[in-house]
Amino acid sequence: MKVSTKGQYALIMMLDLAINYNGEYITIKSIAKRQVLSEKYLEQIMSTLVKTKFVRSGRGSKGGYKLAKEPSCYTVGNILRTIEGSLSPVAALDDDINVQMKDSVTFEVWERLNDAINNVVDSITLEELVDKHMQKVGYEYII
Amino acid sequence: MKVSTKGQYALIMMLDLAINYNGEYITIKSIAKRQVLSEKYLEQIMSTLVKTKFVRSGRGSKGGYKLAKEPSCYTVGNILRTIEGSLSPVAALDDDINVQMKDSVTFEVWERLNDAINNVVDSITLEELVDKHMQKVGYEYII
DNA sequence: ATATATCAGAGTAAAATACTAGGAAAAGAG
DNA sequence: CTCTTTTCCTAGTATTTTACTCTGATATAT
Repeated sequence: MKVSTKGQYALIMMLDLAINYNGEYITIKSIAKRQVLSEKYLEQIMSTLVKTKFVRSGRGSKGGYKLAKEPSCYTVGNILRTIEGSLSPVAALDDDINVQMKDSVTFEVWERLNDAINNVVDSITLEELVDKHMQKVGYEYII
Repeated sequence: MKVSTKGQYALIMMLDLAINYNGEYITIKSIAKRQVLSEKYLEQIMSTLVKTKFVRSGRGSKGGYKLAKEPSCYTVGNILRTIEGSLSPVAALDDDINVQMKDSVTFEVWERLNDAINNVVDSITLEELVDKHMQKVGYEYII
């Protein structure tokens, strides 16, 4: 029942892009330094975020990444799913096979668990996280 | 975010023991046949269920397994945790290290997810699952 | 040109997952 | 007392996943 580091780092990077946005592209290097994470690994994760159009990239000097949309357009669920695939607790919930298994009593447990997970991750937006972060650190550094 | 087959099978076996209880011990062989699962693998999982006192075992002929307590005494959470360990979505929630990480904004996401997961699995008892099963199959076979 | 980035794909060590295999030990049945 | 049944215990193993690293090509502002 674990979210992989890939998923965790994807969320951290999306949040970093949102918080540190100033119109310009933000480099992997600066994100890796701020978050103390492997540059090359983040690069790899970011590349799938680019492919799924969650972020836009610019190459060369002055290049880097920025969010493709407003922070309010992303949920934690969106972000995790684009990196991790389905968040369902058992594979049987995803494929349409296992027809008879679907009315077993244990299957209902996994359905309820799935609903609870989705309910949480789909209800939290990146904007919400940015706001919470700002409340914690304060706005003093904005001038 | 997956529950392993070990966890899934543990729940299936506990439910099987509850549903097919008739005072006598129930063998792994019969459970494996009913559930169409590997005998040897189930045996391994059952052994940890014995060690954690969730089930009692008897050896030799007429041996097998039975629940140590009433079905109402077990929750899905109990069972999964005894097999899978912590169900928390990220390791950081378990260890007391990562003190500074604990007031990060993403950490709150994992806390909410953790609460949602625990809330579901701890609120479903084995008794409840047995009842639901009986409603599905009906009581006609009891004579 | 050159320094700075992303982009692309391969490689890899370690851990987890999902089993399988073999034999010892206990206990009831004949 | 022996045979069969069943748990108990430990080891092995193939596959997949995880968490990265490495190398080099390509694009772009200065």
